This record gives sequence, C-alpha cells and structure tokens, in this order.
Amino acid sequence: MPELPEVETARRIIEQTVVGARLTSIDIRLTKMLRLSPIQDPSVLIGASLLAARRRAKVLILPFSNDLNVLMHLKLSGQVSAHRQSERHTAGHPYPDPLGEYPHRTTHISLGFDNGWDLHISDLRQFGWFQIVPDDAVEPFLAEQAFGPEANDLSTMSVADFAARLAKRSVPIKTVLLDQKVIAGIGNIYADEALHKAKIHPATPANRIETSQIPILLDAIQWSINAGIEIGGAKIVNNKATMVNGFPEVHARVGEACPVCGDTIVKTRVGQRGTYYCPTCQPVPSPT
DNA sequence: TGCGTTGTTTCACC
DNA sequence: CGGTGAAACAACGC
Repeated sequence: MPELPEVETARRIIEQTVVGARLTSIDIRLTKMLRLSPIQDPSVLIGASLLAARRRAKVLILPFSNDLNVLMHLKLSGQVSAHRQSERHTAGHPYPDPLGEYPHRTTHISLGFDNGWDLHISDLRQFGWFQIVPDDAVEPFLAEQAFGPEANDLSTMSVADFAARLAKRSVPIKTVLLDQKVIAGIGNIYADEALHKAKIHPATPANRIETSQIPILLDAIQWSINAGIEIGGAKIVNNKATMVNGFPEVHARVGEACPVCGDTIVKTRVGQRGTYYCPTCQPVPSPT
C-alpha cells in the first residue's frame, strides 16, 4: 500500500475537500471491502457531517457527526481520488489512470458530499479495507495495533528507546523498519531510502547496528518520510516508483547511478521484499 | 509463462 | 511465550 506519505497525502486531500461537508450518498460496489466492519450497512452514514480527517500509521480515521467513524486502510494498491467538476486530487496507487473516468472497474466505493465533492476509493488488488465503527471502538482498535511512534515525527522516541528495540532483534534492520510496532508508517520504498541516507546495509542484523549509527538512522527515517510527503507520495508507474525531484534515490533504480557516490545501485531480496542499495555507500557489515 | 509488485496477518516451527 | 521465516490474500504488466 501506499506508505505513510501517500496516506498522509490522501488525508490532506480529504481534509481540504470534504471535512465539514455532509454525506449525501455512499455506493459500495465491492462488499468485500467491508469484511472487517462491525457495521455492514453504509447508509447509516448518510446525512452525517465529516468532522475531521485523521491518520495513525497507515490507517485513515474519518469521524462523522453521528458518533460513527470510517476507518480505512489502502494496503498495497488503494487510492483516494476527490472530484468536483473539473477539479481533481488523487493520492495512492495510480492504477489505471488518475486522469481517466471515475468510477472505473476498480473503484469499489464512492462517497458524495453536499459541497459537490465526490470521493472515490479504488483498489486494484482488493487487499484494502473499509470499516464503519462507533466512536468508542476507535481507540481500542488503534490500541490493539500497538503502533510505534509516527515515522514523520520521532521526537517522542529517544535514541535509547530505539536502541533497546533494535537490540532485541537479530533479523535484518530493514525488516525491523517495516515492523509497524517499532515505528509506524515506513514501507518498502522509505525503508530503502532511509537506510541509504544513513549508509547502513539493509541486511545488517538490527542488533549489530553501531551505537553511533542509531541517531543517524532516526534522522534518516524522518528525512525520507518527509521527502515523500513533500512530493505528495511516491509516483508509481508499472509497479515501480519513478523519481520526482530526485526522490527516491535508490529504490527501484537498479543499474542506475547512486546520486551520492556514482556507484551502480544493486537489487537484492531482504525479508522477501525487493531491496535496493548502493554497495559503496552501504557496505556489507563486517562479521561478528 | 512466471515472476514480482508502496502491506499485513497467520501459521508452523523452533 | 516470543522470535523467525514463509505463505496467503489478488490482479496485472513485463
């Protein structure tokens, strides 16, 4: 799915278009999207106003005025697109064409608001979910996820806290960065970018990261996530991120030149995920 | 044709 | 119990 920057971009679009507006219609074409929802009848939301657009980790939280909330996860291929006449804002996976007709074959949910904006939720692979839950279920749901601090603002995570988490894990550092319970919001693209910025090989066992590298890695994570937010989320074409304003620097750029040292970026597999790094900037860690 | 793709959950196995 | 590795969910383009 969209990672934190893409979900944050979707949140901002929702905030700027339909927060404060009243829901006038909701059309759910693929009921599987509601498979985790305790409330199955979407019409209960009609007539209520959207109060805010929140985000925790990669989950969107949309509280309505009738004590109900929409919780949404875009997973690997979800997209939010807001439309009002000729105006359009889109975030998330771009399949098949953000400039084309909506709703289309993979637009599974559409919401209409009384200020003229329509929100279309599309999802090629259908891994995403959409829940309608009462107010008193929101915090328990989030608590159950046990998300770590937000990757775009790690001011609440001390170097000592992070070091303590890393010390308990023998798996590759990249795998730990993808664990939402350690830090929330990092995905495959930004894990590669953060490790390149910090000059750490992605397969380095987490418990063997040098103490001096830990604060550098914390800074690098925030840098990569905020770089992603600045460009409005990664731009995916044919399942590959394309560079916008020099970002990403290594992800999906196998065979190209490292922007730091000029060496050729290579691709490997770490924790079953495609992984890109620069062999010069990120040397294989020395044994023991 | 088979493989890989911005994520998370579950399960078997230590 | 807790950590780890792999499969599963599914559709599409190369």
